Amino acid sequence: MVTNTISRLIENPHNCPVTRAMSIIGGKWKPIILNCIGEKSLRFGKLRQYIPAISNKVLSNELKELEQFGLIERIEYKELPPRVEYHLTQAGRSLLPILHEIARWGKTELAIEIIEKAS
Amino acid sequence: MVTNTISRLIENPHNCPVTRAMSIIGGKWKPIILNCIGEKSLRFGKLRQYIPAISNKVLSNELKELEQFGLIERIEYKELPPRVEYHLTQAGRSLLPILHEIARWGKTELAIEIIEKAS
DNA sequence: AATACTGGTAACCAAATGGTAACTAACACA
DNA sequence: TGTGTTAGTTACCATTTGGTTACCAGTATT
Repeated sequence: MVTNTISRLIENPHNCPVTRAMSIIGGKWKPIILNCIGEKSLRFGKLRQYIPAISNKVLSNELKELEQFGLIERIEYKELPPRVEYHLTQAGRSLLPILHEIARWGKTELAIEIIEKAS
Repeated sequence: MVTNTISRLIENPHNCPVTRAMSIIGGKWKPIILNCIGEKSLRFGKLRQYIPAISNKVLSNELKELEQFGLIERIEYKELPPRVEYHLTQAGRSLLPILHEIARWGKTELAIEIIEKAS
């Protein structure tokens, strides 16, 4: 069973949009996965190469959730050995501006320094 | 003791900027807190009002981490009853474009629908 | 003397998340 | 027959995170 990410959802009387967005794309791996896929179409194994620190199980779960949210599409080719490709849906592509901003900030000296100091 | 957020840090051979950024501002509450503070100066109690679902302990920890990262500043006024105010540093304000993108997306029909379906 | 106020802290417990290792299908190739 | 391939699943366990309750200082108010 896939754990329901929306359990992270917070009842907020102000109905905060940031809360809503983070309930969907927050979490340790989702932005990284979405950013890896980007405009491309990626196989499961390729994602594992790009994000070696993620385990089979967790990657599989995260992909399922993203698919349930309609942010990515999973295409299974009936071949042997099996081939499955993931790509962003139109909804998923609407997240690209967020991902670009995050990536931009993550490239700054500031971000690099914060990580260094904290390590 | 404050749990070290950087434990979330992922060793990534590609040295991914999204991973870096999410190690710093990822997590359930940080973007929400940063967004609440925004351009303002907010007291601890006010933050608890804006984010009622967060507990004392967790809010306190998150604020400490954000302060350690140099993203917010904590100013303690020697008054009675005590008054403490938090505001974004210049570094913290560099996150505003990310937060604005997240908030913008969180306001879309799409985000609202995803939350509804998943609830 | 008791209560309220703010901004926390400490001890303890529960739940969510993440990780590991072994295993699977179904065929190709040696 | 044994090995390799991909895309996972399963069971189990460890870590992380979050939540609850009680408590504190130090003054003002009732």
